[in-house]
Amino acid sequence: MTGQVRTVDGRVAGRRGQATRQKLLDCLSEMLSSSPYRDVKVIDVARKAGTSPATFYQYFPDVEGAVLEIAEEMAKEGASLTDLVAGRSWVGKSGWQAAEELVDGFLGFWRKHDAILRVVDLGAAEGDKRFYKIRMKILNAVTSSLTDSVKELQSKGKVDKDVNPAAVAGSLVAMLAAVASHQKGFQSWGVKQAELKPNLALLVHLGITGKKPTR
Amino acid sequence: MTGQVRTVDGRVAGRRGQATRQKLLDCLSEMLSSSPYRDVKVIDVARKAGTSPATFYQYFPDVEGAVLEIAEEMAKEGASLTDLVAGRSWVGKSGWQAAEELVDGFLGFWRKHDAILRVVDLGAAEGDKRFYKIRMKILNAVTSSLTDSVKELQSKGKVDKDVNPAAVAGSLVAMLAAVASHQKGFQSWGVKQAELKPNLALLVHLGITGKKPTR
DNA sequence: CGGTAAGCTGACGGCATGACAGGACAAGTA
DNA sequence: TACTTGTCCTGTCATGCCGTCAGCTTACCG
Repeated sequence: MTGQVRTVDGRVAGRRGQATRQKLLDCLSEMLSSSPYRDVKVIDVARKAGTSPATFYQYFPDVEGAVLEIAEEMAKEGASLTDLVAGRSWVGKSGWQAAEELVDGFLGFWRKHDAILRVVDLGAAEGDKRFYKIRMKILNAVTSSLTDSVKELQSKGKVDKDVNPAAVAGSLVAMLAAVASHQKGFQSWGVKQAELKPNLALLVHLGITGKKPTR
Repeated sequence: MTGQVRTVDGRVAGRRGQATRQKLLDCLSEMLSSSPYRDVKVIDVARKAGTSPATFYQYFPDVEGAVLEIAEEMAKEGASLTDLVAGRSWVGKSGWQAAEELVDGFLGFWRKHDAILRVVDLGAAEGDKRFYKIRMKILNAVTSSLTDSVKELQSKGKVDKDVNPAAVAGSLVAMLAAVASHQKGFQSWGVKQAELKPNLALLVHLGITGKKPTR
């Protein structure tokens, strides 16, 4: 099932090969953090990894292919984001706590993987289905859980009927992702890191429950 | 003040030159809509404009330089976004209307310029100050107006003291921008275009006033 | 020790880049 | 019309990256 790692020309990669492959991925990942996506060249990645461009092409069809690989790996890790929402109560003080922890966890994840997420975001916005799918996979982890939370509150009559749970959940998650991507931007509006989080949590709580939190 | 248009080597551009320059910008703009940013090549833009790569380099240092030009132009147009917020009342029914119109206007603008905005977003996220400034210029048009609205409500005691107006306004605007960039994404969650807008308006209204709208 | 498959690279044709000098062109002048 | 001037465009070239292949080296196994 977990198909072995293969080279572009179909050979199966052994220990050494996999190590080289991984090193290339690591170096690419590093380059994405330090230079614009548009300027990342195969030859630079290869040089950084102490190998030749030809070796790169043995393991990946092109830069984009390798980026997808990195993104895929990150998406796996992103599955754990579900835990930030699943099975939480949005009533009373625990509701506020849930909002705070969601914001905190989400921003942390986004910051950790900001370089690759930028590229995934771009690819998805440009309409590339592969990137789009990966982005979905990550956001879905949170969005669908949040959607369920809203639906539940709705069924108890605590949230208006005309609210579309998926639309609200999706919008809130998009907000978190966008703010995480541009955290620096807020500094120029005189908003500090520490101030940002509680305000985001407030917006999340308001969006999910329709009410101000009780702290 | 409005420094004349100049070529890379310092000559002033005449009528014909400006026309060629503009044609190159238009073609580049078109290419950005139809192919990934990373794959846009000078030679393709030049071919499309019926000219040669050398001509392109006479007017722009590189692709990025030309993209900045396009973005700058769009930013000017974006100044009018202020009208979507400035001088509006957020109380009662007019509050709901304000939220709806803001969402509508913002999404419209974003969709109209989606291709260039993608690139600006990427550049800003990568830390390029020039792109970052342009993004600020556009978002500031809305954010600062919204910030003022929140401050005003706050001074009247209608919004909690511990809310940071800039943080809330900035986050809501970031949400609008993100949702606009990934409108297609919502379809896979079963959310239709028409449903999205009122739910976004709801979130905006909740965020600004802290209360559910009266429709 | 010899066979086999994995792993790596030098080298090459092809194309984009970016710079330059010089030719084409429009517009004004005599 | 012929000449001049300054703008505008392109042919050409050196450079460097792309993507591929044949062929060499290394590791493993019987």
